Amino acid sequence: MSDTKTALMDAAEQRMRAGGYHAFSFRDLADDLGIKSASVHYHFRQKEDLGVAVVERYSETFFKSVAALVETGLTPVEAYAQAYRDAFQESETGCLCGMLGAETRGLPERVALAVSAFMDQNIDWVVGALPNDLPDEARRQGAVQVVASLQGALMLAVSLNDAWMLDAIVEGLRAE
Amino acid sequence: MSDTKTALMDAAEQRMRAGGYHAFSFRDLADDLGIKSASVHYHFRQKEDLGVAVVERYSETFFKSVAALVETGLTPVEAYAQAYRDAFQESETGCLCGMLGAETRGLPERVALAVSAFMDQNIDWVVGALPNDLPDEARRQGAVQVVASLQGALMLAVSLNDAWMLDAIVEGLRAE
DNA sequence: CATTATATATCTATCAGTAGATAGGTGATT
DNA sequence: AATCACCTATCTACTGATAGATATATAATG
Repeated sequence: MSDTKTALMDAAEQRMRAGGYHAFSFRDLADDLGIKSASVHYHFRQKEDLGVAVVERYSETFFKSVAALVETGLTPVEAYAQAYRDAFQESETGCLCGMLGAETRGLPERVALAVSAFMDQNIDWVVGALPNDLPDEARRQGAVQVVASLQGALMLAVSLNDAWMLDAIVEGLRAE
Repeated sequence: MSDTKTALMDAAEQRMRAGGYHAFSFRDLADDLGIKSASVHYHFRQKEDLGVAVVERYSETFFKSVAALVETGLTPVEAYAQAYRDAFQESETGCLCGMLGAETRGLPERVALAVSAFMDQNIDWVVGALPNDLPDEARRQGAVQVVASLQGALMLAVSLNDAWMLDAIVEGLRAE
């Protein structure tokens, strides 16, 4: 992938995480890189294409970083939670897909689909990380609790500009 | 408050909950009501004014409906959770402030402030509803868990179009 | 009561700026 | 010769916002 294409996705991700899908334009990205908006269209024919690409890359990167955290010796759920803390720490913004998930009804179809796939994948991942002596229903319920509380806490951390929201959840998850 | 002003706030709330602050224009609202966009500016000088008004009204309405649910005999936390379920049921969209909370970095200042005030108020309300024999830190932590998990579950419910996400959280809260 | 003033709620018309998107050209690399 | 990565120039549509006209209703004044 060309440098420019990657840089465009970086800029788009940052802007989307700050204000959502409708809060940036191709001209914004072009200005970020010092090129013209027509050149952005060269790399991504439509805004929707860019949106889908960014979501898919975000999803891959996210799960890779969770896997890397598991390698450091953390328990799966601890690693998963830490990935959320890192997301806030690095950019003071929330989860790209948490943001877009809320915007679902106002997104182009393919973007919304990519986001819901990310959410499904998250739940499935946590289901796989929970003790498998539990009944299926209970595991799924537990996984939703983990994902939902971290997504919600990340939103609170952004809105209140206070990372303690995430710590409170991590503490609560540890207690279980 | 005039009918038109109320109707404008209704339309704006619906559109904001679907796609966020940047996903609608004054002309959209004007079309919704069958008037002209200049007339929208008569009622709300700037978009920011409208945003603040809608968030403040949403906040009042939300806490009133929670109070009404408490009156029906539900425990405070059950009532609080039920308000989230109702929000999804009535409109298939999420919490206005959950949506805007995620968008915080891309919002006009006064809107972002109104949203964070709502979040603070939510946490405080739940703190007040938890058993007061707990230490302050633990109560606050518990309150953040309740608010975060419901906000996150609402986002999941919207993205996956599945109200079960909320039920899973309610079930989990009941177990504590 | 009749007249005048004020306020309300809408309109038409318009502005400068931005949106996403396209056509077609330029120079460099393969 | 073809491909790549950009460019200029342009299109139509939409953005938030303003100025100023209009019609109606209510209130104040003689």
